[in-house]
Amino acid sequence: MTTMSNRYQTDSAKGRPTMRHVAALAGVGIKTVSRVMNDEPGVSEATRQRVLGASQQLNYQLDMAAGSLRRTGRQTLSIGLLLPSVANPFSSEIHRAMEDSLTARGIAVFAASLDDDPEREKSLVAAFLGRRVDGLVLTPIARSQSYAIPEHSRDLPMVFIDREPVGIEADAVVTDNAVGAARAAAHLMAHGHTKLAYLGDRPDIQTARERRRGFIEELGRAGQSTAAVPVREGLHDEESARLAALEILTSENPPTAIFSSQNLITFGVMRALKELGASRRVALVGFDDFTLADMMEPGITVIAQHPERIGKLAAERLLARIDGDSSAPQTYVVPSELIQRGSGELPPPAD
Amino acid sequence: MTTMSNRYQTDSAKGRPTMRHVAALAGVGIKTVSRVMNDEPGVSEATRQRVLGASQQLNYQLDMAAGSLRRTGRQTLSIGLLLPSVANPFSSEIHRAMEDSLTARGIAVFAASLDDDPEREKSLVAAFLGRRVDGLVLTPIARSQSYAIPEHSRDLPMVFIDREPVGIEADAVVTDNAVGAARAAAHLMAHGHTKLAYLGDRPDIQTARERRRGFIEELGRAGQSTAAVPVREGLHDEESARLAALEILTSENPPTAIFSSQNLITFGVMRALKELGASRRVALVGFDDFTLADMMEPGITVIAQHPERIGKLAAERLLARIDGDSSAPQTYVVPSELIQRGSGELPPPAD
DNA sequence: CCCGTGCCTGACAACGATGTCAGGCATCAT
DNA sequence: ATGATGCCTGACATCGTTGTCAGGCACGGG
Repeated sequence: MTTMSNRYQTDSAKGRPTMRHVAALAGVGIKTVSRVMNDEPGVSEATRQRVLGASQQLNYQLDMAAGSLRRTGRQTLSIGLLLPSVANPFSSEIHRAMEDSLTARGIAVFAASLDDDPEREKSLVAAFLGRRVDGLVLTPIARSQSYAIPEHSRDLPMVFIDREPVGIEADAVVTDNAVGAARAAAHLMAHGHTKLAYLGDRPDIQTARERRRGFIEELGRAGQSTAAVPVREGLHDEESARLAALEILTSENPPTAIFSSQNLITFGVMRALKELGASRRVALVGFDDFTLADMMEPGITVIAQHPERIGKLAAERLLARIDGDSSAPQTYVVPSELIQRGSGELPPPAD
Repeated sequence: MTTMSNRYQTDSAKGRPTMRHVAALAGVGIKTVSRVMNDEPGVSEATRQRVLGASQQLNYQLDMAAGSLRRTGRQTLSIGLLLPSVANPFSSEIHRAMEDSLTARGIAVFAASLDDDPEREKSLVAAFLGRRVDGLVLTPIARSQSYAIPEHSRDLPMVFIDREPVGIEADAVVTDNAVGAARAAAHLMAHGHTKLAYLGDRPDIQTARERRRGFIEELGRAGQSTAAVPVREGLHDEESARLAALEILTSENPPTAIFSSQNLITFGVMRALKELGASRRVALVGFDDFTLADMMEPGITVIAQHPERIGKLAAERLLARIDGDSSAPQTYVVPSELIQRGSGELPPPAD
């Protein structure tokens, strides 16, 4: 049994033990317990062992919240991550990559889904601020992020991912959307296509606009009349994309190649092609890679983004800011990659 | 301009404003600010407006951590969620469903990945406890969860998902693994198969064991000699599953139907079948549904789990415990569902 | 006119920890 | 022996907030 002291009151009722309980059991002062728990120097080995013993006996666990209240620097070792949805594969890979960099530093991650709702963005940011996170990583949805200016200028590190913020100057990590879309256009034209179509997401989404711009501009560079290109936008799910694709493919002068600007749209197009038995006749390049793309018939050629690199880079930037980096905010671009799997290399019909 | 009082020192330096700053600006006591921020009664409308004005002018935000330090009940309105990986689609759908139930109550979610590492399980639990989460939801990996007994008996709500815990009595939400696997076996036999094979994950994983048991027992019930069934276990990724499938399918007396106990294994088997050109000759039922399963040739028949129901139920149980439910811990079973898509309905070769 | 009754309001202690600082005790050089 | 020098150690104030409690004020009944 360890020495017992009555310096502190320690009704060992039921609640969680505090430093006072440990101190009492070990027969030392509370500050000494603090020193031991935080691995601070200046404690004799004998005392250290006594404290460690007592803390284990009581199953004591340091209260980080209380600690960071007083601690200089006042870090909570937690950050907030706002994604379109934690269940979205692209988002969750970013999440994973960030987690790997952050847990190495003992930082925990609050994750939340935005669901394209600007109000949710604001209220979730507020919720995380109330929890005094050390930093924020978010995919901006709201028209402007100026609401966050006060916090950001109070030195709260913020990194935007996937899309650049509006109305605030902060770091951002994005894919080269326009370049990737242009590469898709060039690839299809290199395989002989002249009648291309573009199926895209809602144009109020920055990345969708960029992809469209890149695609159209590349056609222009190649001397195509960009006015004649069938462009269908505002597609936000698989079903609307399927219908749009069916309509275009059964029109009078159907395209011989399709570029779809996003995962779900690609799926919709794939379904339409399958229904029409045209999977091997109409070329397809989709933005975003996906599981089993190589197992389709034919394999689906895609412009792959690199969520793991985006996540890693975002985490690095955030940590740098947390560590005091105060250089000018910057946008980091992660290159996309064309992966050939068959659907994008189909030639136009001989006709 | 609002009344100014010098009751408190308010070097409006740079840091975040506190209640004292708001109180000073509004010319009221700090406790009154607290009352307003927490929507407590007993504040005149005039005072309320003054405080609200001051708090907005300063961009004041309540510090939840400091608050819950003193507040009776001491809730942090945050919980910890430990998943195999946040990037795993099954896990992330559970995550999403839980989030929906929890944010409605203003509860934020710490999410983390375990990567099958028992040590990580323990250290992440500790990390979350140090942040004083109001509850914990986790997929157990370690051989036993008895390390959590002290906390659990201190009334920390805990709900285990996907697998039942060992060495501790706590709520759990799981899929009917054995029943689902049995259903797969029955389905294949109903379609005339007598030579079935089982490809499964590492047997130290509870769900893998259950699925195997259910599958084998069903064969036994049907009068099959269960000893002769090819069983390949310890497959934990796509590649090892592909190799195992190739080996079994090219053996002397190959099975006419395969049951794969998990997502990645199903993918491996699909690849092997494709390589052998046997996709339409060998029947396949996989545990776990996946995106585009219906777009394969043939569509893949699966035993689908319902992650969204698991997540919702787990969140409900956790909230009930947080609200004081102290009934005996219980295991909740969420039924799986057989989804026919073609691969599981292929008949055995006429031979 | 006095006192009880509400309604608002703020001073103060406390939550669990850490920063500061001073004190106790050996050790060591003078 | 004496003072200087370190090494350990703990008392105390403090972080930002909430619970407690007492005080001030207006109002109404006796």
